[in-house]
Amino acid sequence: MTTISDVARAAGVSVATVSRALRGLDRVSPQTRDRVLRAAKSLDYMPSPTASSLASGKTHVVAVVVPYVTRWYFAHLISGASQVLRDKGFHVLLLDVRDEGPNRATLLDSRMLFKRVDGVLILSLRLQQPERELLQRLQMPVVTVGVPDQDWPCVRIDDIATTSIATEHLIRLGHRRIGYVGGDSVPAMNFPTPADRAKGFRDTMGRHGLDVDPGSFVMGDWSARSGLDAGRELLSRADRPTAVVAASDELALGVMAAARELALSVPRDVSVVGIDDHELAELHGLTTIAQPVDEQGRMATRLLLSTVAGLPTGHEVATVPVTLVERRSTAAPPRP
Amino acid sequence: MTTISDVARAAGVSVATVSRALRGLDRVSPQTRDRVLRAAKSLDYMPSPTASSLASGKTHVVAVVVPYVTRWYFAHLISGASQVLRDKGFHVLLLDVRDEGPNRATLLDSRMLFKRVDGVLILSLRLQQPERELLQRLQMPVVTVGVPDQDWPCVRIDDIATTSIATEHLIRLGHRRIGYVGGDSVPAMNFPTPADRAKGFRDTMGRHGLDVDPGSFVMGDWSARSGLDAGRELLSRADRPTAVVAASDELALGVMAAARELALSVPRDVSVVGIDDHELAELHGLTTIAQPVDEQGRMATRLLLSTVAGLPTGHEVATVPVTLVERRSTAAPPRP
DNA sequence: CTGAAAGCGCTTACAG
DNA sequence: CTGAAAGCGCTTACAG
Repeated sequence: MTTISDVARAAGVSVATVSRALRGLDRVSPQTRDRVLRAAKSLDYMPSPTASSLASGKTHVVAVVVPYVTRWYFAHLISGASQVLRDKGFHVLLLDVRDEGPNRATLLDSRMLFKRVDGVLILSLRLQQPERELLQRLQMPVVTVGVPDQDWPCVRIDDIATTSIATEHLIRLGHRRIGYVGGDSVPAMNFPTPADRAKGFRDTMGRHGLDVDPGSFVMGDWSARSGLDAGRELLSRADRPTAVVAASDELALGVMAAARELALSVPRDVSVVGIDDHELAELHGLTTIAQPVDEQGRMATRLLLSTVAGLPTGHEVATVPVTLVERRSTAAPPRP
Repeated sequence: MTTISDVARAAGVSVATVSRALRGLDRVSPQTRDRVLRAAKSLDYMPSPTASSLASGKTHVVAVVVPYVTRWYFAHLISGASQVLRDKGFHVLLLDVRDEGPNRATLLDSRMLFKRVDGVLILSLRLQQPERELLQRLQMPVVTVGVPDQDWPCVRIDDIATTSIATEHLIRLGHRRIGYVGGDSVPAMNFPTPADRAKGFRDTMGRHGLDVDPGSFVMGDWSARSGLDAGRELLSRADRPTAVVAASDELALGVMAAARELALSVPRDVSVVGIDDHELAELHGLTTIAQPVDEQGRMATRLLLSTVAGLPTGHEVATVPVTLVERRSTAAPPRP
C-alpha cells in the first residue's frame, strides 16, 4: 500500500504539501502541485479514507435511515438520494431500521452514527425522543422526508391537499357516495401521514355537504394485499360506494382486484383513484395523484449537503406539488 | 467527546487495558474488566469507529453493489442482506451503480472500496474486467448473487430449471402452443440470466417435441410495461398461443393486462405463468415459480461474513430451490 | 508557498 | 494480567 509519505518522497516535498496539493487547496505553486500529482499517479496512490476521517473529522458519508427498503416509496427515495450523494462524492450508509410501529424499540443508536457519518436523512420515519436527543447531542445535520419536523428541514407533499384533489376529482365526475381506503382515524404517534390523507378526504366531502359513511372508511397498511381486503369489504356492501379514494396506488390496485373478484367493472360500476403514480398504475389504467418521489429524495439530499457544508438551516418545510393523472379507472357514476 | 484515555484515567488503568476490556478480549481480570465497563458507561463512552479502523484495518462495513435499488428483486436482496449485516454488527454501504448495460463505464472504482469496506456483495451485476482486477488487487472478500462467477462464491437459483418448471406446468395442463416473454436470444456479456431462462423454455419445449414459433418469442426488459407491449404483440396474433411463460412476474402482469385489453380471459382464453412470486402476483391470482429472494440475500451475506472472518472460500455456487405456486392464471387450454 | 510537528483516537506486538 | 510505546495515515495550525 503506498501512503502519502511515499508520494512525498517521490515528489521531493513534505507530506503536508502532498496533502494540500491533492486536495486542490490553494497556497501550492503550480509546479509543485504538478510534481505531486505526477508522483501520486505513477505510484497509484489512493488516500486512506479512514485516516483522513480521523484527522479531519469528516467522513463524506451520509446515513439514509429507512423503515422498509422494499416498499415503492422508500426505494425511490433511496434511489434519488443516492444519485445526488454519488454525484457530490458522498457515500450512502443504508440504515434499514425496520420500523415496527409507534411502539418499536429505539432503533437509531449512536454506534450507527457517531464519527461515522456527516449527516442523516430520515425517510418518513417516526423519530422517538431518545433518537431525537441523540441527533441533537451529536449535532448531526438532519433533513427529513415526508413528515414535517419541529427541529429539522423537511421535504414532502401536502398530504391533506393530495387526497383532497383525488376526492374533488370524483365529486366533479358526479360521485356522491364515496368510500375511502387507507385510513387511520387517529394520528399515529409522530406519524401524521395516514391521518392527514384521511382528513383531506373528510374535509373535502364535508365542504361539499357529503356524508362520510363510517362503514365506507376502511383501514389499510398501504399494501396491495390490505387494499384487496378493504375492497372486498367495501364493495360487497348493499349500499356500496360508486367510487373509492385509496391512500396509495398499491391499495388502489388491491381495490381494483377486489372489484374484479366481485364482477364489478371499473369504472362502469365503481371508480377508483390512488396516490403515487406507481409503475403499475399506468399498466392498470389507474387514475392517480402523482408525486415525484425520486425528486423529493434528491431535494432533501441537496438540502442536507448544504447543511453539511456549513450553510445555516432552520426547520423549513419544502412542499412539492402533486398532479392529477387521469386514466381509465374513473368516470361518472352509474345511473341509478 | 470522551475518549479512551478518559476512560483509562477514570478506571485507573492503561488505554491498552481499556481497549481489551471493552472488546471482550481475554487476558483481562474480571475485576479490571468490571471497573473499565463501569467507567465507560458512566462517561457515556463510545469508541471512534474511524480511529479503530485506522488502527486495526477493519471497518465493519460491507459494500452492497446493486444496479437498481427500485426493482423488486434488488430491493429484496438488499433487505435480506442488510438484515444479517445489522445482526452481525456490520454496516451497509449502498453502492447504487445504475447499470447501463454491457457497455457501461466502469462503475466500481477503488475510492468506493479501498480501506472503506471489509467485503463486497455483488448483486446480479455484470462485472467488467477492470472491476474484477480491482477487487483482486484489494484482496477483497466477494460474494455474488444471481450470476455464477469464475472467482467468487455465488448464491442463486437455477434459471434454466426455473423456466423449465414453468413450461412443464403448462405442458402438463395440455398446452402445445406456448409463447415466451422476456427473452434475450443471445447471452449478454457476463449476464446469463435472460439467456438461461429462455434456454430453459426452449429445451423443455424441445424435449416434448413442441415447436417454438419465433414469432411467439418476445423480448422484454423485466418491467411490467414491456410485458404489456410484448403481451399486446403476442396475443393479437392470429395463431396466438394458448399460454405464455414470462421471465418475471412483472412481465407476466403486463401480459395479463394486455389480455384484458384484448378482452381475452385468463385463464380461459390464455394461461400465464410468471417467475418470482412478487407481492402483486397473489393479488392477481398469478401462477408463478417462487424464488426466495430475501433468503438469497441473507445466505450470500452469511457466506461473505465468514470469508471476512477469515474462513477459506472458493468459488462454489449455492443453488437455492424454487417452487411452483399454482394460482388462477393457468388452466387447461380452450377446446379448439 | 512550504515544512516540522502535533494530533486525530484507537490497536497491537512486546515486555514484564 | 497489565502497561509503555509504536504505529495506523492522514490534516492542520504554526512558523517561516
